[in-house]
Parts: sequence; structure tokens; C-alpha cells
Amino acid sequence: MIKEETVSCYQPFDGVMGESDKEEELDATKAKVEKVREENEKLKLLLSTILNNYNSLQMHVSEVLRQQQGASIELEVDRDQSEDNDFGVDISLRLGRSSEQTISRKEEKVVKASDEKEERSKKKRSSLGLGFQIQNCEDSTSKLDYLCRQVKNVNAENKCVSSRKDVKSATNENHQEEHEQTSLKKTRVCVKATCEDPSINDGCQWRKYGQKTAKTNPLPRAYYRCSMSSNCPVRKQVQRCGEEDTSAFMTTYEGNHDHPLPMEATHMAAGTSAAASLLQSGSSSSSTTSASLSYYFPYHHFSISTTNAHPTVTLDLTRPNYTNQSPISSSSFSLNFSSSEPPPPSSQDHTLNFGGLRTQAPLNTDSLMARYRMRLSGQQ
DNA sequence: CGTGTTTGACCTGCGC
DNA sequence: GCGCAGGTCAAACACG
Repeated sequence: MIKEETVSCYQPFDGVMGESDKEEELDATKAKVEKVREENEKLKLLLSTILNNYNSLQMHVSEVLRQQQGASIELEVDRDQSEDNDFGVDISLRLGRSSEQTISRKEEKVVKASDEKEERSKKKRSSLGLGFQIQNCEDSTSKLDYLCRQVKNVNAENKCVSSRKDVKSATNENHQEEHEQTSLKKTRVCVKATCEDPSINDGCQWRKYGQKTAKTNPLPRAYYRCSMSSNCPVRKQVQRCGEEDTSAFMTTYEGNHDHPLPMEATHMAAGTSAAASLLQSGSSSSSTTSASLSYYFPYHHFSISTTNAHPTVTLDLTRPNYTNQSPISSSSFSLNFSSSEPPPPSSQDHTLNFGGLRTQAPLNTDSLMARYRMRLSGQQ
């Protein structure tokens, strides 16, 4: 971190300096200080990003080590059970097992309905199995390479995703059209959280631009736009999950930020970017990326759904995922809290931070935290 | 006065 | 083509 270089701004006082000269020098000094301060802020931001990447890498390495110890992991990728789904499909993935997986009756119906869909479905299933086998065999070095590739994917995706008008104008070529449209489809990441306050503090600034009562749900849905940058395309929708449980909210994120994020938001952004990458990168790489989601959200259920309009990853913060946990060391457990912030003192700080996503107190997450702590103490 | 919220109107995609 | 529903716009309003 740069020290503010006030020392270099001092000039020897010669006793003959006029008032205007002093003012000029003062202004120059102020300008210098301001400049250094800005640079300092930039460096802080950069450091935050690096720290976050480091934590992600650490998670990956510990996960790979765990896999090498022969731990059996069951990663359950459920078809989203939200009302947006046309049909619920359960795809179960098991490490080190056959890629032949059970398919629900509903999916079987769909598969029978179309040979093309069957073909696609088969490809998808086999590629999922392959992806996990590769994951299982990878060593730490290749894992790092994989991470780098993923970062590139996300960068490419950021270039790809633009406004709806751009999407319209980009639909000319026939052969590439389908692929382009697939990649340009807006990927959504849903976060279900239990919280009294619907305005989940996820580290970003949001501006509400609309509210609508959906036909299927009498409770209004609020529409927010990221206000951290004037052109940021990211939007989110917040809707209560049910009339009975008014503390449960479904927050849907859409798009990628075009600006640096604060520390609190970087982890979730990385996870959602990975999710977006998963759903936009096609079948061959999606499985590997879906596995990576369990790195970003190792302690919660997440599900993946693909409707025609919006591929969606749903992260359920109301359902902690115990089956997916690694043998926790004190360092690996830190991923439950952002690296720059130590776990809050339970009695004073009412903010919980699940991998960068914060929910404001009063929360029903107290019991969740207690369970996490129990697990931690049990495994130490 | 600047910024955020509310809310009715409008746009757009989709199913029939 | 029409109607419906979800999503967005933008003027009016509230608030600090």
C-alpha cells in the first residue's frame, strides 16, 4: 500500500514566498495528495480482487486434495423447482461412477417426444460424467489452469453480453446464429434467502426501477438495476417466496457488472459469473463449470435449470448443504466469510456474510450459523 | 437539488 | 391477429 507522500510535497521555506505563491503551492500539494489517494483506492480494489482470487484458488486446491483422498462426493444438480420450469428434471452426478444416471419420468417423457432432444440429452449426460471424471483426476496444477481458463471464459462472456438492441442487431448469420443466441441469452442466478429485509446487502448499489405483481404470485416483484456504474447492465429481481413465509426472498441476478466490485460483492460475482459461464459455454464444458459452482457455493444447495428464455442457477441459502462439505480446516472455513472481514462477533455484529452475500439482521440464519459452528467445532 | 421510489403506461414475447 | 403477462420506461413524488 502506498504511503501518502506528503513528505515529498514539503518545500523549504525561503521567507520570500508571496501569498499567491503559497496558495498555488498549497493547491498543487492538494492535487498531489488527491492523486495519490485515488491511486491508493485503485490499489485497494486490486488487492481485494487478488485476495478473493486467492481464496477461490485455495478452495479449489483443498477440494482437489480432498478428492484425491478418495472422498465420495455427491453433487446433486437438480432441475430447478421454481415455477418458471416447464418440467422438473433431476440429474444426479456421482464422482467416480458411471455417467449413466437416473432420469426422472418427466424427463423421459420429454426425451421420448423428440429424437433430437434425446440426442442432445445423451450428449449432455455423457459429457457431465466425463467432466466429473476429469475433475476427479486433475491435480492441483491443472486445476489452476482450469481456473485460468474459466476466468478467460468469463471475460469473453463479458465482451459478449450487451444490450438487448445489440442482441437484435447481431442475428444475421445462419450457422453461427444458434450458437450466438445461446451465448447471448441472459443467464440468471437466483439466490433464495431467508431474511426480514428484502434489500439483501450483496455489496452492490441498486436502484429500483419498477415493481410488478405477477399473475401467479400476488406478492409484488421489485426490479432493481445496478447503480454503481451508469451503463452497468446488471439487474436483479426481488420477490417474496410465499405469503405464509414472508421472510423468504428470491433474488434473481441477471448480467455481468462492467465495473470493479466492492469486496463484499466479488465472491458472489465470481460465483454468478461461473454460473453464467456454465450455462453459456455449451455442453462440453458446462459440467466442469457446474462442478466449480460447488467450490463457490460449497455449503448450500444450488440447482441449475435451463428454460428457453433464461438459463438459471438457483442458490438456496435457506438450505445449507451438509453433504458437500470438505474436511474443514480453519483456513478453508474462512470462505464462509469474506477474507478481509473476520467472522463477526455474534452478539454485536448482526451481519452475516455467506461467501460474499450478506443478509441483514434480524435473520433466521442464526440457527444456520449455529449449525455451521457446530460442524466446525466437530471437525477440528 | 440530487437521488431514489412509486406507479401507471407502454413495449415485447409468447401462446392460442 | 389477438390477448395476456412479464418487463421496462418515465413522470411525479418523497426524502435527506
